[in-house]
Amino acid sequence: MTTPSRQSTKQRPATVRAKLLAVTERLIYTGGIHATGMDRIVRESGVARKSIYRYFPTKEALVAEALRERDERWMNWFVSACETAPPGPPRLRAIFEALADWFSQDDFNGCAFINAAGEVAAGPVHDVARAHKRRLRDYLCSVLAECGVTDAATAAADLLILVDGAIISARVGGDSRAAQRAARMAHQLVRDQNVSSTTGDSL
Amino acid sequence: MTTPSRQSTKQRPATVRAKLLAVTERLIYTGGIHATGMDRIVRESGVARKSIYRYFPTKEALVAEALRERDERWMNWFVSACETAPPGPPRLRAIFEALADWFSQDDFNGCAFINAAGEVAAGPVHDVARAHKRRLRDYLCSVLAECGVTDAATAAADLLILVDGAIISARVGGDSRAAQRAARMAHQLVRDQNVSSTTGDSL
DNA sequence: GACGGAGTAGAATGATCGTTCTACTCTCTT
DNA sequence: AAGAGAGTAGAACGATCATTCTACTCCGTC
Repeated sequence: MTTPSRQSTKQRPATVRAKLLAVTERLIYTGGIHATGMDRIVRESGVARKSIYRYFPTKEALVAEALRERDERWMNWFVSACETAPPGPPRLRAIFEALADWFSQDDFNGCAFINAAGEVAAGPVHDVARAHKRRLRDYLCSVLAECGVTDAATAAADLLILVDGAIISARVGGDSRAAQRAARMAHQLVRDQNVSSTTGDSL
Repeated sequence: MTTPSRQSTKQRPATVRAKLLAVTERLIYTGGIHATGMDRIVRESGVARKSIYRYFPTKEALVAEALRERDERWMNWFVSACETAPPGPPRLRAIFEALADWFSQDDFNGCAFINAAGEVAAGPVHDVARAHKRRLRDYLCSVLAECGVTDAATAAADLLILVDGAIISARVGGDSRAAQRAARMAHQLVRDQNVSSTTGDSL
């Protein structure tokens, strides 16, 4: 009697979790973790508070899972963008073309995992960020191996520095050519690796 | 009569602002901006709330000023660490030796400005972060010029990518050799710049 | 057709947020 | 000597925080 004619706003159970995670991912990427309150997540996802806490024990767990999903989605996008190019040097170039596209998007706000790791010192969120960077490095390693790079593992760690550095320069420094700069250095990297395999002295 | 014998806990006016900024800088570097409440700043600095709001209109202004001071201190440390080495390639090496030292410190928590920029989307805090990266790039440019690099400005933007990338790999990825990797790439960078000044095709 | 699980709406909790205010004390200046 | 300015301590404000709870509705299944 208190609510005479309630509309049927109830969502299908299967969609609740998905929408919850999608909205959470978007909000924390746009505004940061701490700045995103549960009220906002409730309002924009249309999922009731009670339902959220049925799926996730705490906000931290929700955020960690949303980031894990972003890891999945971002890596899928990145890999498929790179694999439009054939293996070898063209695919290496495609890495930075994909980054350049990403940087120029309107809603580009840096790397969600770098941002998250900068906001929380330790805990599951930081672990997800570290896992993402490891997965990215592993993929870079496979691309470098296709280029015939000796010691692709080492070169992948180098390449990851170039990728992350480009992200920071694009986001914080506003460098619109960051991806191109990183691409040029990556080119030098694989060229040197192929020409002379091991020159003992570093720098 | 309500406070019969209050101890003389009053600080010298000159020291209040300095201590306030020092404590704020430390807290936001360690725990992030949003996670650091004014209560904590009050407690750890010993500065009364009223006094804080005499110096700064809002928390945001306090944080921005604390970051501006960190910019000053960090750059002074960095430049003086680099200038223990003579100009030219040795000083370029010293850049990454300084970074390696920094990364291995117990309280290393990444770059305060990258962290801050990742936490807030826009506003004065983000501006301070961008200004810091510009100042760092300008110094890198001067070091590269001393190395005889043609187009030091472009190379400085490249070098900044290496520096920031190394910071991220060290902090997020836990790569303990990030500084050494970046140093090797920086070496390749200046070598290529010096040998062949302009090869038209990029990558 | 009744029941239980999972959904919604939204009030309520206690804590903490940034900010303001009152009351008092110290110190310098005139 | 007195007053002004700047400090401290800490209560108080309203807003918002994450989390819990009550009350109700839908839907699939015995």
